[in-house]
Amino acid sequence: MVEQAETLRRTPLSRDRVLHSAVALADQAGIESLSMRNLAQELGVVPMALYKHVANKDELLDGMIDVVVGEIDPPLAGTGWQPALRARILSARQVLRRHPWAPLAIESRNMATPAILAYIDSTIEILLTDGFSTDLTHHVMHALGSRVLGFSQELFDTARDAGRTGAADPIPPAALPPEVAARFPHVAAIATAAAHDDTTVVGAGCDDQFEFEFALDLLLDGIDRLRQQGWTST
Amino acid sequence: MVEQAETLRRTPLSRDRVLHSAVALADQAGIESLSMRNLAQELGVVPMALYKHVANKDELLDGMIDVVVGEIDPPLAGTGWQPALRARILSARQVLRRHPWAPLAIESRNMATPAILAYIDSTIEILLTDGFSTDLTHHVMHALGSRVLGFSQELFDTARDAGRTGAADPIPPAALPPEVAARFPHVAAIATAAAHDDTTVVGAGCDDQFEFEFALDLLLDGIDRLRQQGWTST
DNA sequence: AATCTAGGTGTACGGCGTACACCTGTCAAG
DNA sequence: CTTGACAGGTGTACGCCGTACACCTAGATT
Repeated sequence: MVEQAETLRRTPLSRDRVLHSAVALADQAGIESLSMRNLAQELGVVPMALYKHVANKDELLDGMIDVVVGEIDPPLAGTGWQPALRARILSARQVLRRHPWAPLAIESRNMATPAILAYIDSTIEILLTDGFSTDLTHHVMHALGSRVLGFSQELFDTARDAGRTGAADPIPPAALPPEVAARFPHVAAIATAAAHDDTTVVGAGCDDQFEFEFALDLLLDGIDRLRQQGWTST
Repeated sequence: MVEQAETLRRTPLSRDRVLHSAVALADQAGIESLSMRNLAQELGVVPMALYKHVANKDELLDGMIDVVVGEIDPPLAGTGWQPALRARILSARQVLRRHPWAPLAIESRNMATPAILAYIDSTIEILLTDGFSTDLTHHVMHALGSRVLGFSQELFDTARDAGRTGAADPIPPAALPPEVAARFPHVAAIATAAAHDDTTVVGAGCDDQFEFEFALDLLLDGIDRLRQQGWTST
């Protein structure tokens, strides 16, 4: 009976189970507490067991990224490039908001995983099939940069430390303390201007989603203008 | 004589020396080999000595970021907002190209250091003093995102692993291997189109600086258009 | 029945950040 | 001239990390 319990104590572990557990752990506890040891414990297994399914921690991270990128919706068909691209990027953004650790993980792994390449490939396809030149498409991809994956690195990123200590954190986004407001008057001007909107608390008065779409549309409009004037070379 | 050698063996260490040594080490050997132990060795000192000058490694990183941000040129005076902003951002970019580890470090430290706040403050000032509303300024800062600090996170970042193994690395940027070109035809189309420019080797045919300025100007032009049409609300 | 093998285990190593007790040279106050 | 405080460098030790490597074991294959 001990043998039975040991024998069928778990669905037997697999690369997929490892990857999804890792994603869940990073979502809940923050990426900085994702260690091979913690992950193994979560799975009721000894740390070295993981190495039968992923080569090492870097490959684990790559796998986690692929899981996340795989959650992004496929492109819309039958619309123009602009709605299709816009919808796709906003879908990517929604996905990444569920996995706040992902942007940093993606950026730090400095080469594209197959899933990211596939995502980029199908994104490029949106443009090419709507008549963009390869040159313009290339520049457009650079212009969008990481926004194409749903994130822009905000200098004040509130989402990054989601998870971690649980919801008990008593600190609201900390409407800048008076001494910094004094030293940096223009930052303060912007912050307080944003704060007296209708949003909940004083410090948080900045609608991330709105800002993201604002910047995205600014780019998309500029791109459309280039295209309509038959963009050629520099 | 041993005593003398020991007594004046080094300029006596200071927060500044620690910080600048750390930056130099990260520049040369890559951020991943910047450990308290390595840094101490570089300075001819025992690891714990560093803690008399920086509270811990996180604070060390913050200090390094401040060193880097401090290298960015101050804003141009007497020009319009657009040349001033453009020049500043390109200066920031130049600085960050000397310190390839910095973008990731900045992004991972999720809160602004005083130097970054000062930089942002004076950048906002450029816009406000040229008549931008606080609202538009706010959105503009979000639209620029990290580009305001001179970097956009490219999905294929070649600059990130500068330093590290020295210049002995025999691998050129690896003009995508045929099997990935087959699986991702649109990526391949873009890449090969870029490759037959006049640039050195086949794989590297993508001018980062041009792409950065292209995207930057796309944004700046869009912003200018908003401003000239007296941008009000959503 | 013998063997192979996929997959979980246990031990151990070197590196990391850093807490904490300690020493030592300098310099000001008595 | 002594004394004692203190700034700053030292040494040891702890707990965490990733992971190499040898081992075991249950089921499938021959």
